[in-house]
Amino acid sequence: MTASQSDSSPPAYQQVKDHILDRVLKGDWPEGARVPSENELTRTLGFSRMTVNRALRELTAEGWLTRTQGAGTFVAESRPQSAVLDIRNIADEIRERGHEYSSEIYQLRAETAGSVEAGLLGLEEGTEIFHSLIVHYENGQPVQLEDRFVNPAAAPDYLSQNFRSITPYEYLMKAAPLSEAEHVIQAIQPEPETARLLSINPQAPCLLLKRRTWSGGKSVTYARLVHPGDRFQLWGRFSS
Amino acid sequence: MTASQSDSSPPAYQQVKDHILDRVLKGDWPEGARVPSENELTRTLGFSRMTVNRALRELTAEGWLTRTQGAGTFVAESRPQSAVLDIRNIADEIRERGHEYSSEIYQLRAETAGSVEAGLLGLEEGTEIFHSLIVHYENGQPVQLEDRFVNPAAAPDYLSQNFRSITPYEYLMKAAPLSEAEHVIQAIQPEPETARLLSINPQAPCLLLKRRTWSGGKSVTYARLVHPGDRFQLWGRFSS
DNA sequence: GCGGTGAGCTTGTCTATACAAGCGAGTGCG
DNA sequence: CGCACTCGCTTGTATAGACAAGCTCACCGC
Repeated sequence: MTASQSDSSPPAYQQVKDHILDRVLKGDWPEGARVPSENELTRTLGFSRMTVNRALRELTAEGWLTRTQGAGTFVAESRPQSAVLDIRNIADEIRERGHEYSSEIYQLRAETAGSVEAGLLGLEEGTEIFHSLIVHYENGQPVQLEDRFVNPAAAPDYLSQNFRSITPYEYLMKAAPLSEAEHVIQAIQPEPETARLLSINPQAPCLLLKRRTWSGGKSVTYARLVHPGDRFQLWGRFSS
Repeated sequence: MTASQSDSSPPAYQQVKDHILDRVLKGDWPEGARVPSENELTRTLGFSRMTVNRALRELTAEGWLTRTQGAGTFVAESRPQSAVLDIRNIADEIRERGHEYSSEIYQLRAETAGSVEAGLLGLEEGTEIFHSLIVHYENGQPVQLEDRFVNPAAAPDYLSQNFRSITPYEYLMKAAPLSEAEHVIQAIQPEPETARLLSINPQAPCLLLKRRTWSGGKSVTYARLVHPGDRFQLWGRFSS
């Protein structure tokens, strides 16, 4: 049981963490499943119990596991919670939850900017602007309507992307790395058309997230993201 | 060096954490100041080095300290607070807009914690917990219902505050400086009682902001903030 | 059948010891 | 003077052993 690590492998507790987290993310151990006990992991992995304990303790602090003295260690219940208020990719989030992601593209074209969109993106009215309308699905259920305007100067190839394999978010982050962002969050009653696209009751409250982003002082995109209130929540945590 | 803790005092590593954090919060050790070394604390406090190490490691993870191998442990420089959805005082916001702020206190008392509140604050079910219910008005119109639970250990004088002249937010920030916060944002249809207190139609969508905060690893408060959808929006901007 | 009880598991903590790795000051050599 | 090296301090990690505290379940007595 002597593991004198003079090599350059990551520390033992980190290896244990990686090992456990791997299984959790892969879904080998579903939510609520029991994680092997410390003694079992000690035997299996060949590290001391204190090392295993540290790994499990840290994973618990990070929200992946729950532990109760006397009973055991378990995979934490799904954080239905979604995006921190930092900007993330909805496709990644859905896949991270182990769910199936899909999308439907309703519109993807160039338009002439109206005064509202032009103002929001800091462009002249009447200039060309890209516009996309996409619905994102989690396990076949719509979770987000993404109505997005893009500044052609910042992302000239926007229209020629294949948004079945890459989300607008992914492409834009690559084309124009984020340097600044603005969010406005509201609760709204959806427009009839929006309600239809999200397959929800027009009475149902929705979360509207309006987001503008800039890259190096140049405006990139303005997006209206509408989420069904009962199927979505925003989540954020930070330390100061 | 035998410290067999059969009493009910908090665990040794927690005592060490409290001791250090106390000095940091009190300002005995200003930002950047050197914290005594593990060996020194081991001698001073009478706990083993591993216990001291755990305390320092956790305080570092929580952002209070910085450590560099070979050099020492130092009080962390205070980081500017995350601009995204940063926590602000609704009274200040309203006054900044040049509007008149007022509030109505519907409840302010000690209760025994139910399982939900206890769980959210990390307390035992059945322990005492403070509960306040306040409606905030902008120019006489309700803009926020604040339903708040407070950990008495973090803010023992909560109930004796005069919340006509100081908001719960202001008092809590003074009593237990913010070190961590969690937000969950949802769109909901208000409960009838909520709708009544906010003078809105029960059909109207509302923005629900659930916020939990911690100070030095100790939970401080859990608040449910309900805003009428048509009279309120959250706003955040940040650079990266 | 039912209730209490204890054995055996679990996690939670603490200690003493050990070695590795990194920083910095001082020393000595060229 | 300048450079390299070493020594003493720091943090970082790992281990074995110990005990405390809490949950579960099988067993026993009624």
